[in-house]
Amino acid sequence: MSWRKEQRRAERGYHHGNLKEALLQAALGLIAEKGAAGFTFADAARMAGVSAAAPYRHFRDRDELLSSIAQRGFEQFEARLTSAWDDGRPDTVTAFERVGKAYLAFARDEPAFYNAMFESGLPVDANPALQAASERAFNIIRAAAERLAALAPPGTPRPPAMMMALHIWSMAHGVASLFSRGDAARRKLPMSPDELLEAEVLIYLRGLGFPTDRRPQKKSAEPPPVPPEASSGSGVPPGGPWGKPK
Amino acid sequence: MSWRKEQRRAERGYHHGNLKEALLQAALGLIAEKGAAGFTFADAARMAGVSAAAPYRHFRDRDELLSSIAQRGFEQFEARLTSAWDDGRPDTVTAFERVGKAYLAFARDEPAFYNAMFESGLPVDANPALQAASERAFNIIRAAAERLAALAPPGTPRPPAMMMALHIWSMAHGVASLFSRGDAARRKLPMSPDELLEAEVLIYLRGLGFPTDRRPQKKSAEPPPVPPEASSGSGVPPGGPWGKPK
DNA sequence: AGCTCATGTGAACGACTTTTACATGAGCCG
DNA sequence: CGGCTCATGTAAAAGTCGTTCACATGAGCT
Repeated sequence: MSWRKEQRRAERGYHHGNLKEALLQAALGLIAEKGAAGFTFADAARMAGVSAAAPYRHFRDRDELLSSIAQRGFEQFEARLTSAWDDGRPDTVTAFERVGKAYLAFARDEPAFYNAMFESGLPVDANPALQAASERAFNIIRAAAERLAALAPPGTPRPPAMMMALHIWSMAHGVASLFSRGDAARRKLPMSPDELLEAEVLIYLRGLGFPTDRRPQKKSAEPPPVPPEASSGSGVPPGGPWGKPK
Repeated sequence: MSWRKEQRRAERGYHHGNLKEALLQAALGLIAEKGAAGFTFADAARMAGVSAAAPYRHFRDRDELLSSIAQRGFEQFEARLTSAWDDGRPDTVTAFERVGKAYLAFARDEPAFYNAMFESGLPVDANPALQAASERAFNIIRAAAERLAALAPPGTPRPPAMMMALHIWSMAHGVASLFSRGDAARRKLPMSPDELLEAEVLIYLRGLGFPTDRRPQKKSAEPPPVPPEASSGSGVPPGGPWGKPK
């Protein structure tokens, strides 16, 4: 039954017209199904209804397709983090945690992108555009950390924002990689990955001396009035950041 | 020049004698070089001086070889964590951090194992033995967290040990994955991965109310004498957990 | 109408995975 | 010691991929 290919071609003519995009979409689907390792250039071509050689008109090789996807992934990632951060509204801590949740949500909702970005084993510094995209995404976390660091309670040494950003990133990435994806999520947890990360971040922030019982701060002037309980020990949410056993 | 194979065979006879082990070693080397994705069954066979079909006498397929390596990796991992934990000597917090360092050290010293264990994309629950080995390794962290939780300062709600273990694991894994390996380590950091993780854990523990200025505790009876500054805010090490900018 | 160049095709090469039928020889049994 | 057997190895073959090359097609410009 090789009339299928003829059929396809009859429908769309000799030239595909939008092969590059079609290949990206096909690859995305395949990676979601079988992982970046299992994804095959030939399969993507087949799925787009073209010969195995056609993709080479649009990508130097399989790796370039993969890294294109990773790049696109970082762009969407950045967009989602940006939107989650929402410039620190309604208050910095709340927004900060929303960023953490967005990280997990992305890993969950876009397994193909996440896979290509973090688990495909392709060298980040191979493609400068890829590296730049990754950099921009991280800068969201960094900017958020910067704002948070500026809020550090007086009396304690101010934590380096870069360090905070790296810490938060590692937490989110660790939770996402270990517990929030595919089969690794099979490990039975006492709480959801989201809750796990939220508690982790809250405890961490408390360790830095931040008040972690979130209450809407005045959105007009954020830095100025640091709540009085900032440097005291009373900022503990009832029941601790891990909440009550439900 | 195909006399090489004949040569090899002349040296060792028709039967290899220890092929399984030789294949595991060869694979380990190849994975270290080119990653689990780039590693090839045929290459391992070649390296062991046997035909491409020979490995199938010892492993059902490529994946089984990979998962054997992962399993062996988890065993060594467990051994190193156990030794680092050293049953909580000289004091729980110190030992706990040593475990974190051991995690990073393993990722650094045994990239092939680490790769097979965490980055090869093979389903953890495929092989029950693999799953068990992974479980045992995690249990070290869990046991350590248990001991640490028991030390929680009075007056604050006691954190669930399981949660702590998962948090620590995710931190260590996040730092290792993002910053402590191969090319991803290319990202220029303000501090070493070890320091990064140490600071992260210290801040986290402080967030839980633990005293984090380590001083040798009496090794005889550990739980009893919680230092007085446990629940106050004065447990901040000079300069904070991130130390002084050197 | 005709040219040109981007885009797609088919065939071919070498490498890899896996299966199959056959070869070898180590260890046991009489 | 002679012979049997079975674990272990080999060669060959089929099927898949990645990748390249010479060639085909037709969209868009002149």
